[in-house]
Amino acid sequence: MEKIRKKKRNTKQKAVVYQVVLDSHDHPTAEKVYERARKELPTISLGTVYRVLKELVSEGKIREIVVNKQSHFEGRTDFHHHFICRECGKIEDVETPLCRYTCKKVEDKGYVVEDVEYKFYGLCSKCAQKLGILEERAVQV
Amino acid sequence: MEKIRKKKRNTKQKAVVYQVVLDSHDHPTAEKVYERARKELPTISLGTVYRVLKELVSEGKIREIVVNKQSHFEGRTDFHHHFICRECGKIEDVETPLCRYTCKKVEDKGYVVEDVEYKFYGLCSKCAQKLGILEERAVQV
DNA sequence: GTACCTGCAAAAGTTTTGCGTGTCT
DNA sequence: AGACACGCAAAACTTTTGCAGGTAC
Repeated sequence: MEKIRKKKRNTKQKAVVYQVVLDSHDHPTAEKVYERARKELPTISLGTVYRVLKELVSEGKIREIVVNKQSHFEGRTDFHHHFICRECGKIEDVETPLCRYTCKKVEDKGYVVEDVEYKFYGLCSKCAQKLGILEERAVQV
Repeated sequence: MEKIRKKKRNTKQKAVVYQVVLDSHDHPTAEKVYERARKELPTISLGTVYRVLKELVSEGKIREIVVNKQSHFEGRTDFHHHFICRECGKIEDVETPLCRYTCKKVEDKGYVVEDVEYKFYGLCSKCAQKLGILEERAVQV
């Protein structure tokens, strides 16, 4: 009783959305992808962008990151994590070791770990500097 | 120019919501907290539950975990992480080492790390067992 | 030709908010 | 008394979905 695999079609919409995500290095939301895709294909609809993004994610061609309950997308699919700046909202890639030790500890409980997601929150270097200056000023005043 | 700190009041609603979260060990959603709170205080509204939960989180008295773009709440506020079962949806606490090495690597980039969030996705022990059995059957048939 | 995909618009689901009233201090 | 909080309902926002027409293969 295997599920029948539907034959996927190649459409302009899919190609454009995929290319937009690959070309974007700022982890755009669906809305942002939509804006950018429209420059290439002005008739594309937001609904289609959502459908294509979901399809690309499930095919493993792109990755989804959820920040503030909103989906963001990226073309990188290798193992890495994210830092989110609480000041400017920017999402930046973070390279970390695989942390096998941590996963082991989880698996020792009988869990099957299929995916791991690390998120670091705080201030990016630019905002840290900016706020550092503000704090100094505040102290002086 | 310091912001005026509003004096917080003690109301029945706040006490009940807080107690519900403290007594719950299954990471309830706002809706679930609402259901449970109503048993104690039938006139409480969902809006108030949302407002109180947000306040408790910002006071650091409870913690918020976002899973599937939906907020869940817990009374534990010490350092720990979460495992989410893709099969039954259960959220379980996970004790992990502080992973200072990983944070250090992030801070080396000039970032100020204020909070860290690890999420592990996969199958809890119960579901892993259940699905293991199913797979065996499938193979036999 | 047919199955799949798209655009459009409506619906769904969670969370927030404005407003008038109630209540803590 | 006065500031703050509550209940109610509407609004806000992101994401999903149903449908009729269009398109890839």
